[in-house]
Amino acid sequence: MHTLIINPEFLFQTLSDSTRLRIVRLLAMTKQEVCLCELVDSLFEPQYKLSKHLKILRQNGLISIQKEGRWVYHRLVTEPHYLVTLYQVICLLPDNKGVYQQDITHFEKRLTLRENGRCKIGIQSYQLKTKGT
Amino acid sequence: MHTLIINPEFLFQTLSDSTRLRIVRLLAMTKQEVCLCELVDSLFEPQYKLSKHLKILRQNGLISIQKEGRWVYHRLVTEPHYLVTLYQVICLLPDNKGVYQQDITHFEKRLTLRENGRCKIGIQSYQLKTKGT
DNA sequence: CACATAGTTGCACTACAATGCAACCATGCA
DNA sequence: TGCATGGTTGCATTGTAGTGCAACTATGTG
Repeated sequence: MHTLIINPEFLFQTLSDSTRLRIVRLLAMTKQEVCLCELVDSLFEPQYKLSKHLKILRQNGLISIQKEGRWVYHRLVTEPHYLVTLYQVICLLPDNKGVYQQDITHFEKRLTLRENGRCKIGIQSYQLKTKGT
Repeated sequence: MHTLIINPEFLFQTLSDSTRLRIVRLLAMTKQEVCLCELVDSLFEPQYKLSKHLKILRQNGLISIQKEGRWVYHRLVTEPHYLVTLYQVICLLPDNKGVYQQDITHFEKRLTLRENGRCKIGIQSYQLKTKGT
């Protein structure tokens, strides 16, 4: 599952979901890669929900993955290059309710739990493993 | 109905429809304003359909209108400025089936029918006034 | 091998958005 | 004032996408 051909019909459709936009903005702002459990602890959304959205982002060529043991790291795809411009636009979008900033704050706190830059633990908010907020 | 506050949740939702993307791309590429009848003759989609999509684009702050007699001219909104960057990205998107280029070709031909830069005629493909392709 | 843990997925349900039709409004002109 | 014309909109229908649950796979460890 490498870089896919971007279909313009699907590019904006992919970004039209608020949860996926939160994921993309988080990755764009922090220039980080993220595993699912870190994402759950940052966005406070149930694991299966984020997993499905990550799959859609991957299928539409916006993120690529790298498996490391039980962990799967997700990062933004930067080719074609107009995607980078698009990420810049996303970072400029108004953060009406401060949700994007909250996500970043949670994520940065969660990043301190890594060892040698790798995630070694699972979901910390255990009620989110299968249940929603 | 002036410049509206862009809601990031709705911005990409607005662009996630292929017809609306064709409209925005046409306006972005040609840097023109367009009335509904010209749009019908360029995209070959029924009048009511394009009218509804234009309304959605307007309600979500992507286009503004100017009424002149029976004609209503639509143009892209350029504030906030990241919208301009977004239009540039849209112009870079692959034109998989040549649809965008076709729209432009039809539109430029249609533009030659203007008098003093203003549209003076209605829909030329009359089967499109109410019926689809 | 048994078990814990990180992540995935099929199914049912629900909500919303695009479409088509037909009726409508708005403007200009004889 | 009546009619043609440019454009709008309410309603019913349909398709699809997000969600939640529960069962599942995959990897690592005692």
